[in-house]
Amino acid sequence: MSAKKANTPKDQGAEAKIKEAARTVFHKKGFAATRTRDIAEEAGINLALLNYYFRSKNKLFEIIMMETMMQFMHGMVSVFKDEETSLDEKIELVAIRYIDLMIADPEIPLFILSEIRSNVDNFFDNIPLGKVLMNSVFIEQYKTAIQAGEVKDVSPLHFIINLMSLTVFPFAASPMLKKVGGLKNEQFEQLMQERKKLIPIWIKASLQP
Amino acid sequence: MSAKKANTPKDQGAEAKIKEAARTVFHKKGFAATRTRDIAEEAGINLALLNYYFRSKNKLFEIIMMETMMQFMHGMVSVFKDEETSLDEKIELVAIRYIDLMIADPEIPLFILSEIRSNVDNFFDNIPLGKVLMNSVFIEQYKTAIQAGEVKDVSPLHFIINLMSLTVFPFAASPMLKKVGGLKNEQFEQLMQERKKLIPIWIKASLQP
DNA sequence: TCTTTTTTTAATCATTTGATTAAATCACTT
DNA sequence: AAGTGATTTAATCAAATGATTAAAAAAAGA
Repeated sequence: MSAKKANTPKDQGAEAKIKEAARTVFHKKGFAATRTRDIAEEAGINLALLNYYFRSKNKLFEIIMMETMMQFMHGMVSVFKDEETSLDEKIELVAIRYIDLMIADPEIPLFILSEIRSNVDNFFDNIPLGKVLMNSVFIEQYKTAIQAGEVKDVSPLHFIINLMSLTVFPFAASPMLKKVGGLKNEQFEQLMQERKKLIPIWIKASLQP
Repeated sequence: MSAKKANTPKDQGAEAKIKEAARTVFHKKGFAATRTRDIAEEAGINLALLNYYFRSKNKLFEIIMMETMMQFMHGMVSVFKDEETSLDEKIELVAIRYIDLMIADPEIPLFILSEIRSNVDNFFDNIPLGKVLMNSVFIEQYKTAIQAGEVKDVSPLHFIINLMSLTVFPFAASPMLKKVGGLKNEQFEQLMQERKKLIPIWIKASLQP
C-alpha cells in the first residue's frame, strides 16, 4: 500500500519517473489518446509497474490533472488575492507570471481546456473557484476604479476574459500558429516575451473611459 | 464504389445521417475519444454501415476535419481579402462573423485546436494559409495605417493574435468558464453577443498611438 | 414477376489496450 | 549469509474497439 522512500536500485525512483512520464504524455496527447504503454515506454519501465504504483490509468491521470490544475490556478489566485499590489500591478503580474509559466510548459493550456471539456475529471465540482476569483481583491479594485470613473464601465467578467484571452490563447493556439504562420519555436517564444510588456499596455488602453 | 443518390428506404439517407452524427461526436469528444460505435448509435444505424460508406474511422474523420476547417477558415479569409472594406470595418466583420459562427457551433474552436495538436491530420501542409493571411489586404491596410501614424507600430502578428484571442478564446474556454464561473448557457451567449460590439472598441483603443 | 443491384444487418475476427498474476530480482536487516 | 519485504519483470487475461464477412432485405430494372 505504501511506497514511502524511493530506495530503488535504479537511478532515481521508478514511481517518480512514471509520474513525470505520465505528465509529459498526458499533457501532450490528452487522456483518451495516451496509452498506458506510451507512459511506460517514456518512463523506461515495465507496464505492470504503472498499475503497481498507481492502480490504474484513471488514478494516475487524476493525480496529474490535479497537480496541473493546482500549478495553473495557484499563480492566478495568489495575484488576485494580494492586498499589497495595485490594479495596474496585478495586470502586469498576471501577464508576466502566466507567460513565464506557459513558456516553461506550453502544453498546459490546451491540456486543461481539452480535458475539462471531456469531463474526465470533476476538479471544479467541489471548489467554488468562480466565487474566489470574482470576490477577490483584484475584482474589488476593478469595481472601485469603475466607480471612481478611472476605467470604463464594463463587466468584470469581460475584463478577466480579455486578460486571460490575450495571455493564454496564443499558447493554446501555438500548434496552429506554428503551422499556419510558419513560426519557429524561437520566433514564437520571442513573440510571447514581447507580450509580457504589451498585454498590460493593451488592457490599460482598453480600459480608458 | 459510388453511392450517388440518397435513394435510401429510410427517412433521409444513411450516408448523410452518419456524416452528421460523426460531425457531432467528433466535435464534442475529439478523434481519440470517439468510438465508431458512438457515431453509429448517434446516427441510429448499424456499425457496419459506417465502414461501408466511409471505409474507416480515419477516412470519415478526415472528411469532417476538412469540412470544419473550411467552414472556419472561409469566414476569415473572405474578410481579410476584401478590397472594399476599411480596416475598421474588417475588425468589426471578423468579430461579428466569428462570434455568430461559434454561437451556432461552439465546439469548433476546441475541436480544431485539439486535433491540430494531435497532428491526426495534415490539412495545412499543402496550404500556405500563413502567406495568404499575412499578405492580405487586411494586413496591408494595417501596415499602411502604421506608416501614416494612425496606429501604434506593433507587429501585424500581434494584431491578428489579439483579434483572434479576444474572439475565439472565450469559446475555447467556455467549458471552463461555465464550470468556474458558474455561467449558464444563456448568460454565456449574452456575454458573447456583447463582445461583438466591444471587441472592435477594445482593439481600436489598443491601436491608438 | 423475376432478376439484378444496392442497402442493411447480425455475427464474427483481429488487434489494441488496461489490468492482473506469479515468479524473479534487489536491498536491507539481523 | 539467510531471511524478509520491497521492487521489477515476463506472461497472460479480459474487455474494448476498428474492421470484415456473409447473408438478408429492400429497391430498381427487365
